[in-house]
Amino acid sequence: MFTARVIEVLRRIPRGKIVTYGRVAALAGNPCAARQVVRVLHVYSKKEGLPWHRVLNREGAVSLERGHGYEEQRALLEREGIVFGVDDRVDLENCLWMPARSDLSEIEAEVL
DNA sequence: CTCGTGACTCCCG
DNA sequence: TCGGGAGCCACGA
Repeated sequence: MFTARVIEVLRRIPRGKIVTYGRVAALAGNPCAARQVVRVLHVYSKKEGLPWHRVLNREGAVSLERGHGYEEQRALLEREGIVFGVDDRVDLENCLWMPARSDLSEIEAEVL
């Protein structure tokens, strides 16, 4: 199940690192299901205690609107040491999480 | 089976 | 460079 894989991927994002919606989707098996990731966050982030704040858009910026979660997400990330530039974006080169092969197999094992 | 739903992305003017 | 429009898609109702 795609959703289960997404959850497993999110669970493994380490502190101080972030991933993009599209990346999570790809890791979960479907590169074109970025929007599904959003749904998963809506439905399971709270219930499963997922690190929802570590998911940013392709630009490396927070997608939530100001006054609707933006401040909270940004604060949570900064608390983990992630730095936002003057353009309100993070440096993907340094912050993007690159899962190891072992992480991927763990996910597979978890979902089976 | 069809339809609505997005914290997305890509593409084009 | 920016904004709008059109894909894209799993999942629940």
